[in-house]
Amino acid sequence: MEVKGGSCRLGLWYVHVWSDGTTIHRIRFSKTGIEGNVPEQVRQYCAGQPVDLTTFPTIAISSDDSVYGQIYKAVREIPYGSTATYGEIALHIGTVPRVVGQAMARNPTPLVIPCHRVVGAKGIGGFSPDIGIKEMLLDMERKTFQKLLVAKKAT
DNA sequence: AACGTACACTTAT
DNA sequence: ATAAGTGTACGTT
Repeated sequence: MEVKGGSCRLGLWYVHVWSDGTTIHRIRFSKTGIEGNVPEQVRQYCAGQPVDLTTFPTIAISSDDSVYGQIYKAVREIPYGSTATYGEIALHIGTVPRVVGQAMARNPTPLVIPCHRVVGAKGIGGFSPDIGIKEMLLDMERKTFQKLLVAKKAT
């Protein structure tokens, strides 16, 4: 399988996505774009639509049932528009919050594994390369989620 | 109420 | 081998 890269805009940043057409291999954030396309759903998500990227196949999940693998699975259960804390995830699979933080830091495919929805018990937590991305994503999801509710109520 | 520390796991040095 | 990294709960001061 051939892994191809591409990028799309996300606010002030670009999202670089490497995919073989079905499975996402790597996602990272950069201030510069690169040539190439990204999967349709990812582009929609970046455009602010409530797309659920957590069903996307990713190398982060399929590979193993290690602690990191379990953490990534648990994090994928967090619904669009809501959050969980490092401690909650840790408790869920029987480890400590620090390991969860480390797993998030090493997350090969952000967005597909929604690590931005994992926050600290007393604050937002961390995010590389820029905490502003996490804030923006959470803010965007909150707003989009609200719009969904309003639209639903109106029917 | 602020401070220090133990805790658990993986990757990179 | 070992250090260090998106944290948190709990004991001590």
